[in-house]
Amino acid sequence: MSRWKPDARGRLEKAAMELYNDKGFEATTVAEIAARAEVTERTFYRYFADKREVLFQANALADVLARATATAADPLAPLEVITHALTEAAPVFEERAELVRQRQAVIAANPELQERELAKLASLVSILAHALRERGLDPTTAALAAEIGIAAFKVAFDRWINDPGRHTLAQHIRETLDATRRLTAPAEQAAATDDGSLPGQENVT
Amino acid sequence: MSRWKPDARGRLEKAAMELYNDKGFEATTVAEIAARAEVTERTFYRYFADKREVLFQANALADVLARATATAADPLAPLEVITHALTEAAPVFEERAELVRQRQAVIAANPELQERELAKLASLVSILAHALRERGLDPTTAALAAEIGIAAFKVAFDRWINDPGRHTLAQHIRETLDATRRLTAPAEQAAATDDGSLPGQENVT
DNA sequence: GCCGTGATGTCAGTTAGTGACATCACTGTA
DNA sequence: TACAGTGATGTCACTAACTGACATCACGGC
Repeated sequence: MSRWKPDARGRLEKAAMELYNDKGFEATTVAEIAARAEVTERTFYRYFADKREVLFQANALADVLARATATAADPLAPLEVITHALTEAAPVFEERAELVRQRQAVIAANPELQERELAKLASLVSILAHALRERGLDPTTAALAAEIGIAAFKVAFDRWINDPGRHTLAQHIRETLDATRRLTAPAEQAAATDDGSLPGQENVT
Repeated sequence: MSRWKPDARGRLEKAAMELYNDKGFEATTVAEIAARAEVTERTFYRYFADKREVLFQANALADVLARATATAADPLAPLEVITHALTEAAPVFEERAELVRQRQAVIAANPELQERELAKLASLVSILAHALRERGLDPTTAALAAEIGIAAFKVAFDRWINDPGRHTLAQHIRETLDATRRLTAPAEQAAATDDGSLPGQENVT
């Protein structure tokens, strides 16, 4: 017989998610997670750098963003490239909507986890900026476009998570990027035109 | 005689800064900081929530941003308000340039500190967004403008810190916001207003 | 049938962070 | 002057996150 049950990592992830959901992140100890997964605490730390990292491991997003940025049609304005990349990335979330929402609820309940999430988003900024530089953008423009792209993504994602109308994430991304373009419109337009504001926004914490 | 030397907090800040600079953040223990400041570890934690927080306490920035956003001229496009607010905030850094650079070097050397810094920036986003809502912007536009504002600030700040030419932070902010306008403007305009100040691939269809 | 390897366990430690309670110069007040 | 209350600090004991070093032993190759 094999010495240990297979997929220790999977069991740890599952156990952690359940416990974080159940009693909150702070209140669960690594010892508990390990016990539920039937491994030792030490094994937990072999798979995850720290208690938070369990929630941030499976990150296909970086790859998708990098790839989509690299393969976007060649002569395209930076913001169009971003639009393309983020749109490509949307399915990553939409395919596991329920899981994503659950995970986000856990994160929203804990400042330490929010910090880690911000760090992950910052690393996405780096990746995006790098990919944009590869496309020939100068470093500053690349950095700026990447920051703005992820900023727009944050807003779109937030709207998606809290959207009672259950619109597509892709749709929120499109709308948010349109709003981004409109932000620089002359004062008269910005103030006067009502189609300048996005439909269906009711919530911000 | 008074029971304790005055300004424990100040001594702790100073001790922490020196040690972080000297041996790095990770390698210094709270016990060492406390010892150097001639207080106990417990006292450290009475002043600072955790080992990182020493570096992030004195934050006049939030106030300045909120105030400047609130008092900006009334009928102004969101991005103009942001421009005004960030420009007002610049002196906060410029007045203590050397200290700021030193602090930033410490932060740059440690991921945990970078996380905390991102969290602080995120709280600035909240504050900015709130102030913009107070000005009558709808929540989504406010959130987006705030995100973009802070994103631009990050880039400008980074450029300032690493600027061998020692330009003003205010100047970097202005340039970065101009670049932002160019990035987010409709494609035709982007091409038309391209004065070539940021070289690179700019072909737009 | 032996050998190396990799995933896991065991153990002993360091350090961050917290709660509960003690101390005692200072301040105001009778 | 005496005395009570307060607030900043100290003391102590504890939990839990993380780490390094070394042990174990099924499995797969040779």
